[in-house]
Amino acid sequence: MQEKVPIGKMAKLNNISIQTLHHYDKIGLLSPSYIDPETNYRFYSIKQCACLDFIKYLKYMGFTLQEMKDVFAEKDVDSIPKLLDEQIQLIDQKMNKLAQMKKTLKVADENYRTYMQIPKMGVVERNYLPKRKIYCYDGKKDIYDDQLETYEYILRELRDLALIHQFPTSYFCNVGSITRMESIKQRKLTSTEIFMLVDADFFNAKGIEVLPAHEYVSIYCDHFSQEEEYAFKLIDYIEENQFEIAGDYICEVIVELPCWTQYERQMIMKLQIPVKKKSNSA
Amino acid sequence: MQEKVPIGKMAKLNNISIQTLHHYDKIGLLSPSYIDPETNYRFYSIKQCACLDFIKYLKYMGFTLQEMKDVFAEKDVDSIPKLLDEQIQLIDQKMNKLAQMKKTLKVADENYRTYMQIPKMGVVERNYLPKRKIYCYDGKKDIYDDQLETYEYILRELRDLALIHQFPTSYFCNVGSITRMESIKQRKLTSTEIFMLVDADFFNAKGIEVLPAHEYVSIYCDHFSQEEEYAFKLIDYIEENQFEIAGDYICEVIVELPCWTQYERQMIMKLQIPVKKKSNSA
DNA sequence: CGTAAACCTTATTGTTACAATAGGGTCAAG
DNA sequence: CTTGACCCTATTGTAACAATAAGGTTTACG
Repeated sequence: MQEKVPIGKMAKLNNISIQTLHHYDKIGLLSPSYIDPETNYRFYSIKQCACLDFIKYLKYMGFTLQEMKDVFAEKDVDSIPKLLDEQIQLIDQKMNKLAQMKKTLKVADENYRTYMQIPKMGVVERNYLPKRKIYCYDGKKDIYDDQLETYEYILRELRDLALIHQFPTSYFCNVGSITRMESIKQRKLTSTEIFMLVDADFFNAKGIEVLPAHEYVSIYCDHFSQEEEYAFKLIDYIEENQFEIAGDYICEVIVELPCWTQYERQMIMKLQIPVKKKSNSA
Repeated sequence: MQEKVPIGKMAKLNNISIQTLHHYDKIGLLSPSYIDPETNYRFYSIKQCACLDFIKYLKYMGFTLQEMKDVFAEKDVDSIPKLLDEQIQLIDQKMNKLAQMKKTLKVADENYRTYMQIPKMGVVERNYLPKRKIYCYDGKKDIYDDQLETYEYILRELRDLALIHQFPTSYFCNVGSITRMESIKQRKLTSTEIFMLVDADFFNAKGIEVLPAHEYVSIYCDHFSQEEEYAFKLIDYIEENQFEIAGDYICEVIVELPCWTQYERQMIMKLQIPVKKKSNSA
């Protein structure tokens, strides 16, 4: 039952480290009540436990040491509820951010699973796809012109827009390009438009377009250089099987693979064309 | 449409700062594809946007730059789902922590409101108090012996126990001491026991005690030095009004005021004694 | 009384992901 | 040829300590 508690005991009593006490002393948050002038040994008063309790309490509520110093300096009890409110709001913000992060992680996880289950590349399939919503952006330049460069620039513009509109980051992976029906019917891969897939419940009048539920023929492709070849495979399939192109050609990025620094963007794309049975062949 | 993108343009294209690109270069996360050997000017390839996208994506999911470097170094796509899972767990932990913080803040806010509404000090009141649960700890030394010192030491022991049992931090403020009925009936304030109020739904067999719902006389007190005087006021009141002490005397800390560094613990206490009408006076 | 263990001191470095300087060289347009 | 826009490197600062290094002090024990 000492009056003067040396730093080690004080640390143990309060379940903190000696460094922490040193630190608090250095920044002037809590200094020992007595310092031996010869040895510079720090001695605390047992009453200072109350202060440490308060510091720990504030710390637990997420206040910084500097904010505590300010509180200590003000000595104004009435300013406290405002601080508490601000802190609660700050925490809410952080929680929202974490929730978004988690959502993004889950989407990434799903994407990975999708990637693992992707069927063979270059094999034509037929399937029914549900209604999807996209946010379209017209970059005014044909992304199939330059080798990738135009695409990169336009993609950047799309993402800038998405940032401005505060789309969730998880959308950023689900992009694609559209080649309008007129063009693809002439076996021409030309497109100035790229898009970002958005949730079905996502509302934003400008630029939002709907890809209706429909019967599609599709093919998976894992490199830009193959897109044209595979797209023609689709068209061949359509013609050989008495189908007819019923809408715009979509090149949807299913998974974007981690890019290993040096190399260019690598992704798995699902090329798709909505089809219907040829009306005059019936 | 340049092939070699200088750092300023690269920064603008990707909505990041030049410093960030400098930093990524320095730590070896992403280096420009070309550096002018004479001027040391950095030039990026437009393809490196893909890498920046990936970095931003990982960053948004809460990975550190070092972790990204590791991912880049491994080039192992299969290690990714594990990383994602770990990250999700990490985020869950953070969210739990934040939720606890928020709860603590709300309790603090309530405490402050309580403080603002506390009636006059030193005035005896009668009220009915509902059932409460407490976690009791016997420090084996009378906290009324030394001036505050014993209390501080025992309080520290109680909090250590609470830490071990992982009580929510918000409990740490709601403490108090008990003087058993036999003692208070002889007008003696002696107590070796202090407690922590816990939620009604809090279960933990050891040390948990119940303060039953009862009629109480109570008085508010804002300094240790007044406790005895006020406690005697309560007893006087009981005797003058034909009441009888019906249980243990409780000194409950209602609000612990922020402690301004130098001074000792300051708190508002509610002294309370359960009472009943004197049976032989009926 | 000597010594070793336990305790204390100050000072430095490291952590994260950059921002903000300072001080100086380079480039493009007029 | 100059001016403004751009680029470079290097240092410092941020938050809250942890981990060390190098050294002095105290205490317990034989």
